[in-house]
Amino acid sequence: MNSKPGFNEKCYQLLMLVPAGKVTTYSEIAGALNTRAWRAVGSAMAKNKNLFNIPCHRVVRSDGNIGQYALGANKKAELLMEEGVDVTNGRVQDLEKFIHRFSG
DNA sequence: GGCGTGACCCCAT
DNA sequence: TATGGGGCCACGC
Repeated sequence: MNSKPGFNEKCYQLLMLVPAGKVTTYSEIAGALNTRAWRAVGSAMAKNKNLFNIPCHRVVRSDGNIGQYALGANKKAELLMEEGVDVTNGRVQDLEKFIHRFSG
């Protein structure tokens, strides 16, 4: 059964732990995995085939920028606003207020 | 086995 | 505040 839990799979699992109305950062996911591969995290999302099973649109950058999205950053901002996150000009205003941490 | 790429992050100017 | 440059990890060919 579940063969080889790859690095990307772990990212998906953590991402599914993020509730609606909240967002997380690539660094947070990598940090939760005890690694510095935020690069690989982004790559995993880009290759993610569970787009309908995983809310990859809830992942934003540490700078507050929403970053990229399979359907386009614009669509990502729309979804985030639908979730209740304050997004303006494609950027999260109160990131610390909507950020979600896996530790704690 | 090794190389290049990427939905990035941090620092200095 | 904005811009430029360097560095990091995992995956695919």
